[in-house]
Amino acid sequence: MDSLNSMGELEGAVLESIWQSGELSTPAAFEAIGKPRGLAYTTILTVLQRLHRKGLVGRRPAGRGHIYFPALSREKFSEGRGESLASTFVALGPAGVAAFVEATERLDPAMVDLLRQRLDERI
Amino acid sequence: MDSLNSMGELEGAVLESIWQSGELSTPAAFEAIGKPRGLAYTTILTVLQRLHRKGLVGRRPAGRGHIYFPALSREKFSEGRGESLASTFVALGPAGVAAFVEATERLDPAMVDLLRQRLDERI
DNA sequence: TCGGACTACTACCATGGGTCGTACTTCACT
DNA sequence: AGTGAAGTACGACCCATGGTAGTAGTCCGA
Repeated sequence: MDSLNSMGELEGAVLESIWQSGELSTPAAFEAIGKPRGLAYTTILTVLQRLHRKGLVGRRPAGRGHIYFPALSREKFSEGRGESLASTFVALGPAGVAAFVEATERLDPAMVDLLRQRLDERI
Repeated sequence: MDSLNSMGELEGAVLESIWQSGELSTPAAFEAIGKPRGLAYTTILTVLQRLHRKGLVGRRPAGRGHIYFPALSREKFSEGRGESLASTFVALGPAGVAAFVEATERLDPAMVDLLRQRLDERI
């Protein structure tokens, strides 16, 4: 399941929205994401379908349409992302690690703390 | 310069080979990478050209062909990778960080040490 | 001079993501 | 019950990227 890496920006936004709401009908997803971005209803529908085909969300019939819901908890998903990130990380050299740490600190200092914490937990 | 992320496996192997050798003619690259993989000479040539178009390697005429050499030090490249990795990393939740640490340790324990080290350097 | 070998440009195919046209279904109103 | 408008889904198109190689041009040795 490498769908965790190969995900576009829009797909990510839709998935995020589904997590936040717990579940989402196609029209609701369109209202939440498509409308603000000026996208067509069908664009959101397709994204929803792709997410479903990738196994990232489930769906059940509701009325004449479907309702989509997470197939993976945000945690499970996050774990998968973390693992695949690790495989890239280990290919980095010393300079890369240094840049990684520096950039992480710049982008989100709290993440550095979190990282330290997890690192300390497994001496 | 987002070419740092969008690079295929073969491109990466060729780039790595160029770094190792300092510089490489097309035939030499073919011998080193194409031949062992059963690829056509032209396949390697194309990869070399794409690397050049992306600005990752330079080239100069030599005889009837070209010789390719790094346009970016391995360190600079690695830094770029580290930075772009960080931007993905900060989007991870706690569960993701935990999985990241765990997977990194499993894949290459030395990288965990290196990471700790860099982290400690910038208290 | 001429043919074979070498080298490069350009093209083809597959995949993935963004975007939507169009066809189908269903409900409300007459 | 008939019909049209609104809602919904499927399938298709386009573009970018990377793997792969066919083919055309060039140069050297016989």
